[in-house]
Amino acid sequence: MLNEFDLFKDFLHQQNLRWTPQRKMILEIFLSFEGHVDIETLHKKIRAKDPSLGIATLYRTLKLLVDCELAETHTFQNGRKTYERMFHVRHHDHLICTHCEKTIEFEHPLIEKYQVEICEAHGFTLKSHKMELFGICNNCRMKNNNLPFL
Amino acid sequence: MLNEFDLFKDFLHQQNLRWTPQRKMILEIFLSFEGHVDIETLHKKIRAKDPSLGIATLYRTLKLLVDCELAETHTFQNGRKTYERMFHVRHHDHLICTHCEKTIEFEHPLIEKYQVEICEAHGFTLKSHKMELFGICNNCRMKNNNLPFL
DNA sequence: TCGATATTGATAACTGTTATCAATATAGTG
DNA sequence: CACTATATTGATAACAGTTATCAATATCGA
Repeated sequence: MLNEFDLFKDFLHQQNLRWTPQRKMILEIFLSFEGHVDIETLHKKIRAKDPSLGIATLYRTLKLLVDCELAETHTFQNGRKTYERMFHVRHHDHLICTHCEKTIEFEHPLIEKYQVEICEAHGFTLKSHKMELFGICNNCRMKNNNLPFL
Repeated sequence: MLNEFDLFKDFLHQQNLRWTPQRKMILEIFLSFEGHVDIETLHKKIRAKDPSLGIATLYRTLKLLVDCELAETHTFQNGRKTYERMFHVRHHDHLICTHCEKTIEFEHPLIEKYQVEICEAHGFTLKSHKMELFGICNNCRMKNNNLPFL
């Protein structure tokens, strides 16, 4: 059964790149997060384990993880880049509370179907998509039901 | 009939801010673009008219236009920020060719309906959304029908 | 006209990311 | 196992886009 480490090793080998302790560690820590992680969070956790690992190596390795499709980047509304685990994980979209930044993942088969139809109608071949719904979650609405902007 | 200039003037007045020739000019040039503009493009066109207008003023004014909801920012996949006219313009989503970056705007009422349903199911109040479909357009597929990555 | 204060342009500072480079590690070969 | 070509590393400089600072100036209500 192929796992992320084997896949990454194979990818590196194919590209004539090398399997290093730094790359192993970054992949380990990346996988230890369930949903999305930003670089700062990753860097903190990595420094706790090995303070000598340079930030440049982190950026370089994340780019490799995206190249081999173990990870995917998202740029959220606030402009911060996050990385999301992509192997053995179904595609999903995001429901984001703009107040507390709580994020819920969902998927909707009919929406996906219409997306394909729209692409066909415009002569596009659909490769991927990103859908983000922005709103206010239950919790924030309860706590702040008197605030004018909610 | 309310127009963008009146709306911006009112907004400034409300906030105890001032209506200046620079702000007027930036709004004019911003409105002269149909779809999305990035700051660099705006800055070029502005410099052609008035080379003395500083880049900081452009950033500051764009932020004001977003505040008063005349404009909206999008961060596309490449990370560049663009601004889109939002007043008297219907909401729409984007179909983007990842090869030539050609962008088509569309809307789909059923998708919008399902988005609302998804939010309700999760206890969210939907405020806005962003959907981007990435693919290869007809033109690029024709021109490059032998390229492996298309 | 006057004056409080918002605005401006120039530029320094800042943030997130990438390029550079010399020292080092990897992995295939003999 | 040793050797060697070359990929990788960490430190840091460089970079791009954006924001803060500040003294000079413009706005606008009184």
